[in-house]
Amino acid sequence: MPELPEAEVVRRGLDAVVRGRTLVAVEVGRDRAVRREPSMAAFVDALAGRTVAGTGRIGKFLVVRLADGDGRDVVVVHLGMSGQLRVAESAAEPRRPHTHVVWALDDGREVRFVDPRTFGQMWRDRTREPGGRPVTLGHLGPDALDDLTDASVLASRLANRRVRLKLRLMDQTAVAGLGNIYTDEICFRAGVSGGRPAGALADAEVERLVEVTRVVLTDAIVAGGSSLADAQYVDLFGRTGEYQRQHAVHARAGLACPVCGTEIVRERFGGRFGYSCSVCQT
DNA sequence: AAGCACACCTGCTAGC
DNA sequence: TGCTAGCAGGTGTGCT
Repeated sequence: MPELPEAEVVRRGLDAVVRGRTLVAVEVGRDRAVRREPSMAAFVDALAGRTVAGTGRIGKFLVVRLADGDGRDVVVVHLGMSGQLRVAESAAEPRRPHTHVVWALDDGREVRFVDPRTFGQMWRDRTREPGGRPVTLGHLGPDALDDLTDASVLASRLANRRVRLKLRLMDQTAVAGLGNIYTDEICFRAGVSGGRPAGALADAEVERLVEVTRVVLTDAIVAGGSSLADAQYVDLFGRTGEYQRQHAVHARAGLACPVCGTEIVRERFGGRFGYSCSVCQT
């Protein structure tokens, strides 16, 4: 489900719920939800009794930092396409279908990982230094919100690439956090076609991309993220996002471009569909 | 070695 | 009404 804005909205909610809390019990109902573990028992035993120091995010990955160790233990969570973290006020609250992992907290609440398509996953990890990046996330490029501090950061990720811009922006090793929705919106607002070779952009176009990336992601977070028609994405408390109301092109094939009125077109990029305005984007 | 296709899953919708 | 095909915010792998 989520791209960077949705992951960040979930992280903020999660932080408020788990920071300083102790995980009194951990339950795994479906092994596939927990990866990179010798056994589910190893995961459950390692987490039970641990206290949460705080949370972080790199791209679309959530990082739950554990206290009461050497400060380098974390749990990484990725929501995949359909994953949700949901708060239950007590263990008595009925579990939704596809609840795969439950963290019971010392205040009686539960954090539940719900994921119909099972592309989401979580695993224990380590950082090199306290507060650092988990070692399994070393392949990720700069975070699209926190690390694009200068146009040169993005320029170096695009330079000399022949792959199409939209696909390069969705490549998490190039820039971390952007997916199908936000690359559509960012390319539209930057006025560039996602079909152009990534390395063929002018300096001014890269600068515009960096600028609108900051604006789009920030606005989307403020709006609580994007919830599409199937309402797959909700926050910890079940609230849908509202940023889809501000989408200019994504999933709007056949409708009028909000700027020039031209019909928005849908085209295939690899295995998925992108949306754009052929007049506003060149 | 960069770029692409495909696999991994379940659920919903459009079309017949 | 019921069936099927196709599509859905993701990442990782393995082929060319």
